[in-house]
Amino acid sequence: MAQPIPRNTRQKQAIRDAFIEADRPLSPEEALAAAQHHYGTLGIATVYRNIKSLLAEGWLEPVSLPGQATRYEVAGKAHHHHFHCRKCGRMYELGDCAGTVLPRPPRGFRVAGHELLLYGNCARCLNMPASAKTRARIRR
Amino acid sequence: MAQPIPRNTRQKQAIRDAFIEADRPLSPEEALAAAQHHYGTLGIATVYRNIKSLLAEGWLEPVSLPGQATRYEVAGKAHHHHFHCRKCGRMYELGDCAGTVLPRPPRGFRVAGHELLLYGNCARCLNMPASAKTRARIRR
DNA sequence: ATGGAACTGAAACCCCGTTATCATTAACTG
DNA sequence: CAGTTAATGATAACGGGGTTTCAGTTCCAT
Repeated sequence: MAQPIPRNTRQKQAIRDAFIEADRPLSPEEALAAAQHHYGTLGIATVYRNIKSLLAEGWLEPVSLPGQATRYEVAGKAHHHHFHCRKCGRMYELGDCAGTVLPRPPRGFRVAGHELLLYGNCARCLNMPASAKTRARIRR
Repeated sequence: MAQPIPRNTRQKQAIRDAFIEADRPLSPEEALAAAQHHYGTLGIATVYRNIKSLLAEGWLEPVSLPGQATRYEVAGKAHHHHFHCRKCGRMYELGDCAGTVLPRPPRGFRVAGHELLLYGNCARCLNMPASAKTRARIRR
């Protein structure tokens, strides 16, 4: 009945490091590529397993966007929004949300929160337009 | 080589009517339920097919928001945002976007557009809290 | 060092929204 | 009205994200 006693594996640490270094929301595939930097033989199943446990620990939190795999970022940051590059697919963090002015909801509605997504092209893509092949390669 | 000559079927009209009457973005499942009101034996495949052709005609446009299945609404409205009720799952339209102030992106980024989602509870749900069963039923 | 539990990697599997298949039905044309 | 053929409905197949399985590996308390 006792739950498993957690262990500190190199794989889990590689995944944590990947998120810390990226400093932007990563999809499981992106996290795999980045963490393989630290631990070459890492498998995708391990990434999913550890993302799940890092979510449960409250170390990661999900960032969902339309029509795309959910990304994850290190938890505990101030409320902020995201930018999605339509060329390379990367998700970036924007500065804090203060100063954003929201539309008013209809009478009688209760607003619990909001999500805002800007999209377009990131500086990186504007400087070095990437082919589909290149895009796959730079997804370190 | 000539492309098919389109026909006006009762089913397609029922689907159009569903979107017009709803006056809010509908998911394919919601559109099915609403259109079955007009045409009882309508099937889900027909809904998908007609949504696709209505998109191609420019009569519908997609509404994609983080963490939600894509919905569709009648095209041609002014740029606006949406409200998602976390109780009944309905998506509502908000007034136009003018006056909304957005965060600035990092230097060198090009913003092509934005999506904003408010969420919480709609007036309907605040007035008559619905059980899971009721929720399914009122999804006319 | 070592024994046992937790973890891993590879592949099979699952879920579910969407699309394709195909026999049947029903719009349109003449 | 009849003939042509686009559209439908039921269901199977697909695809992508995510999870489970299981034999083998590794962490770690002793």
